[in-house]
Amino acid sequence: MGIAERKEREKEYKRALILESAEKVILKKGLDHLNMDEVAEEAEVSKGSLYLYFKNKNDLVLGICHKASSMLNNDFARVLAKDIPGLKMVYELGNVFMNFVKERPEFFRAMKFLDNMNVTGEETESEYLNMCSQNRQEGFRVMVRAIQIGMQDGSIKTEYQPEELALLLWSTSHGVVSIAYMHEHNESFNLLDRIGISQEQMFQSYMKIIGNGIAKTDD
Amino acid sequence: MGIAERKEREKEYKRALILESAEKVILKKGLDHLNMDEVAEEAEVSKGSLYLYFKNKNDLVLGICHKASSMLNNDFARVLAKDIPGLKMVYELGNVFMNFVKERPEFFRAMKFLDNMNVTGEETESEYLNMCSQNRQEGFRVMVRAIQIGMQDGSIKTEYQPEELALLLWSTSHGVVSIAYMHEHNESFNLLDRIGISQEQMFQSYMKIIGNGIAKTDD
DNA sequence: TTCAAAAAATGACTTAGAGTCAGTATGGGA
DNA sequence: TCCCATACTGACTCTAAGTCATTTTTTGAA
Repeated sequence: MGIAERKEREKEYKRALILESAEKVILKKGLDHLNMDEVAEEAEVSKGSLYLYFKNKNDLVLGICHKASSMLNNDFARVLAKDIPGLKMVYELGNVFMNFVKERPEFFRAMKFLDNMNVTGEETESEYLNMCSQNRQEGFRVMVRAIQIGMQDGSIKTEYQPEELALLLWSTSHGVVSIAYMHEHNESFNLLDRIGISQEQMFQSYMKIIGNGIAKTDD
Repeated sequence: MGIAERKEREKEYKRALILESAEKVILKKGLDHLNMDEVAEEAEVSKGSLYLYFKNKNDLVLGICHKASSMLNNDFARVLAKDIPGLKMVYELGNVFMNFVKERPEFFRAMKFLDNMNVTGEETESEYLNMCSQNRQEGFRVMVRAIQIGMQDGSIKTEYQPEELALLLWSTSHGVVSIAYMHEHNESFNLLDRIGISQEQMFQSYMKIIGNGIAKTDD
């Protein structure tokens, strides 16, 4: 009785198709101008059908956010698989994050959407919301893992808890790449230009200061 | 011929009144559920009138954002006026920022609105947008100033450019307080709970690591 | 005080876009 | 071939932003 499974597969396939269409619309018009009618048209599907596959627009965007965080996590995983010192891994994770923001700004934006939405009290219930949280969790664990590796191989100080340190790197790097994103995509943000520091310089100094803060010094 | 000036004053007064009404609605319903009809009702003014004082809803929210950043800048200025070492000022600026987010979350949210909006290419033209940028700039200058003071009084390392350091503190602290905000106001964000680190602990470690990074060591 | 022109204010209307649902089409099983 | 369940449709409703022809108020000159 493979029918139920086939149906299930087809449903997943169509969901993916709709997500791809949404992606196209987003890349064409930007997340802010995403609208369901256009997604329906792009996916060659009726508007009503969208709502068979996604609870609402939020849910659809969370679908994109999930894709985005999965991509980022993939990149992260690749760093973790390398045979390099933990400290080096931390650097590379930072680079990967920064590149992600530069190469796939609309996906980063979708991830920010997750951060900004769902202020306590809304009806939540979204499959994708959980998957997104899951992915965030997973990305964070990678950071923790890299730090643990660094502590074991002696490249990172052991005076902090790995989770504590990971949390700081996580949150501060978020801040830094957000600024970089704004610098590129928000006309009204011109701080970097005014003080004459480039995005790259900013990121370099960040990495350097982080390095100073967490690297084990030979004593 | 004081009529023009009187009109101008009245106009400003009414604008302020509308902003206060918007504020009330926001505090009652949250920024996401702000709507123009309700603001009009609260301000005892017709909907059409709102658009005589604000170009559009965005502009109104930017008005709130401007108020928010002005309040924050005020708090900042008070720190700068103290007779304490620059390093201490930097700490206190951090505390002030964190408190602001905790005490006035909806205002912080309005400030984030500025960060997230206006992705390049929109019709910009808003008085308030410029004023908000201005305020951001000003807040940043306070940070630079505190660092310069610290460099002069010997409490902060002189190996970085003040602007460079200010930029890092600015961006990383943004990241950290954003996480704190999410922890409080975004149900789907449960990272802190999972790893068992409180907002306060996170902020303490952040301050500590910053301190280690920038404090001048007696050598 | 009167009145016409200018300025300010109004709220019914238009528009955009999310979300719904009664009705239609399709495909599997008897 | 027919029936039922499931998938799909698009015209419709609803909400909220934004507009504008009309009305009200204010101003200043006669």
